[in-house]
Amino acid sequence: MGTPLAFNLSLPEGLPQELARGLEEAIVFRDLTPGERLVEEDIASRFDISRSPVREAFRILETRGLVLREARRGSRVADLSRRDLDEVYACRIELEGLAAAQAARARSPADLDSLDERLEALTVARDRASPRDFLRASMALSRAIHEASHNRTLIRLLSTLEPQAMRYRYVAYVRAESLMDASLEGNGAVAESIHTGDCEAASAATTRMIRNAWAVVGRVFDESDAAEPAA
Amino acid sequence: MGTPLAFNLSLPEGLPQELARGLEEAIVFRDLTPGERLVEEDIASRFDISRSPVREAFRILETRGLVLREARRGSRVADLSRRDLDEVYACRIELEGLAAAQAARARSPADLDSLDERLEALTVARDRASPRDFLRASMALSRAIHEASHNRTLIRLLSTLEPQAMRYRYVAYVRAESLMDASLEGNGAVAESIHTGDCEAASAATTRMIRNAWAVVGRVFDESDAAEPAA
DNA sequence: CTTCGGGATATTGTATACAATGGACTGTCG
DNA sequence: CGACAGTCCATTGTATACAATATCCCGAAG
Repeated sequence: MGTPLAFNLSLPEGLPQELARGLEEAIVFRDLTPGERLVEEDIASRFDISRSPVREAFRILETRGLVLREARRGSRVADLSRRDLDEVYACRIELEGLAAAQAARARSPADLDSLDERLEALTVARDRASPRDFLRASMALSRAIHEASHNRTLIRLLSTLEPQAMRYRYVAYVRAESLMDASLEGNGAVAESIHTGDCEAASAATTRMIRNAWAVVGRVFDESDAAEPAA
Repeated sequence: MGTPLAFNLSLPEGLPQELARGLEEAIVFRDLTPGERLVEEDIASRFDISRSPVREAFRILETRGLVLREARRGSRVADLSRRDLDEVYACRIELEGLAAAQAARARSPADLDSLDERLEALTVARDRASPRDFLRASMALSRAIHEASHNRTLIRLLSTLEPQAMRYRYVAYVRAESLMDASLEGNGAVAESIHTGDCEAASAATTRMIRNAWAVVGRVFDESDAAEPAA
């Protein structure tokens, strides 16, 4: 019940966004557990703020599939399930594939640099073998690819889909650290295709990477008890 | 500036949702014009409610790509542009295709019935030749397909993408009513594939339909002055 | 022992009050 | 006449107060 959730709340882009980011990390990394109730007043008092920004943060998290809100019944952390996992990955294949293809088409130099940078950071994170850091780096790389597509609508959609996927990836990485190698390799192939400017290759590489991840993450999930029985 | 926006605000599912629905219609059907400022207090007083639910409604519309919110600078109706149109349609091809495929795989009897029903309603709306009614019916049919996929994540993503597409479709239908025939025909083919249970056919039919629509809607848009110069 | 009802309580939904900030206006100075 | 600083105002962001409702607990009746 009592959770750490301590992060300095500077407000470079709005308090609700900042709070949502913090809660998102807490959910992804299981500081907040699936099904756990989220009471506005509790969060508010914990950070010495009012319920207003907390409500907005909850709404943000709802659009990211991390929190469920039922009218007048409160909010709770979304459960993990094999079905949800499959849904998320089916959608990811389509959207990430499109993002890679469009990134390969655009191929803006600045974006390619950013991409290489993040890929390098991902390699470093892999060597540290910390699922947390690796996932953060992986998220950054994904975002770089999304940005490189220059498709704002697609970016918007993916920004509401990726956090949901992160939860399953985290569970998998913790239980099977070797997965990080596969992810690194897959991302390398994707980055290369984007550099080449071959849309179809980029899309195919992405599709393949995610399909592989889907299979492995799904298997690990089934073998784990990550799916907290819904009480 | 002065806009009608009169709808009875019953609350079967929450005031913000109800309000968002109303504002969404106003935006899609151009009662609220692209770029128009949306002032919380104005909307609130117009409906005799406080700013709280209005703020939430704005946030909902932001996630649907209909409203832009800039920190401390207020909200405004999102502009229409050829670029945005292309972004939306590129995403639609992927997600609608997936939805149709998964609907064809599930093929739940109840969903198939619902689908036929909406398709029938769409035919009726076409005969009335009212872009507004046709678009509403088309939206209902699309939603039925989405629901039939039984993929909640996909439904969530599409529910944030479709309203944005509706704006462009409305512009096109008004200027080229014959488009409605094409849409009706395309949807018929999709429905048939879903009935058959052929995933690939359903996906292909959907892709083809949207690709066609993209070309035509885009051309009509370019020929129109729908893209209000951003002041 | 179970089930139904009533009230207390916890929590959300809405309204209002206050703070902070960005933009416009105006008047002055160059 | 134009640039610029200071002030005012419109509007959002946050906090607090109040209303409404779902849930829980308990007691009584069957």
